[in-house]
Amino acid sequence: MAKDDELSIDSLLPLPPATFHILLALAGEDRHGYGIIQDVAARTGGELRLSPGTLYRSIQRMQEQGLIVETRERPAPEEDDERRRYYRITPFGHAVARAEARRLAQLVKMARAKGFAPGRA
Amino acid sequence: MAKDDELSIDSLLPLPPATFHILLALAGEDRHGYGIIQDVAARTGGELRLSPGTLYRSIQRMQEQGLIVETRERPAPEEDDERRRYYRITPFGHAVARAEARRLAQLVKMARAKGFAPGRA
DNA sequence: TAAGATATATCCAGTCTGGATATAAACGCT
DNA sequence: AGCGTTTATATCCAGACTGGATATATCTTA
Repeated sequence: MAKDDELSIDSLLPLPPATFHILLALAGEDRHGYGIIQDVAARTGGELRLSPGTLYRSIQRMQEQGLIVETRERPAPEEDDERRRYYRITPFGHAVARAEARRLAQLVKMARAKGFAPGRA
Repeated sequence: MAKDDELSIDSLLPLPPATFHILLALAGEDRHGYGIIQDVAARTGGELRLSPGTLYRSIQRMQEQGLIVETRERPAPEEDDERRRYYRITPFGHAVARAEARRLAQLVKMARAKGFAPGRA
């Protein structure tokens, strides 16, 4: 997807689960593909293990949609690995993640109203 | 799916969005297919309009999985319509919906922790 | 009686997914 | 030095889920 033809936020919602998890993984810091898999697994207590197929195709799609970009910045050489490719969330990606979070929160609210009380977290 | 071979709750998670919405629609009362479409549209303020294809195939799958059953009970004849087929959520369907709600709540919690503050609902 | 809403059902193409497969470099251990 | 495991990226396949189109038929209302 070329610069300056961002899709509308709404047209991307609801986000595929893998896409939302990748955005969450990139929220705090840039990460490379394999690092995203590890972060998602850690955050979900090992429940969700992103498969390679899902991860790398999601990354490609998300770049085309303008949600993330590949960065040229690398960590210090002693903790780097040349094979890695690092990704960063874009402002647009941030906006989409916020919209999706809002949608999910409404869903939880509905579930609560219907008696499917979630873990009152 | 025959009686007494229910799948595990975890093997059904995450639920397809349409499935969760249908369970929400049936939480309070039995409804027929078209009534589910209307309820979902009303609850989401018109944002989510279940297509017929998604609805009726979801209903078939959910019956096979034991999440819902077709009921023989009908409303009073003067407010009934012979064409309708009514569905009711099962105890298993309830349990699955609770588990999915719990999963979604955790997702929202993660999003909040990452700064994608949802509508503090 | 004609139009539009109600109601169920199936088909098609497109999208998202896990799992398998492939390739290769880095790391740990003996 | 050699070997197995982990790290790392990438593609392919089959299966699942989806919207939209299509089909059929009944009910409601003007």
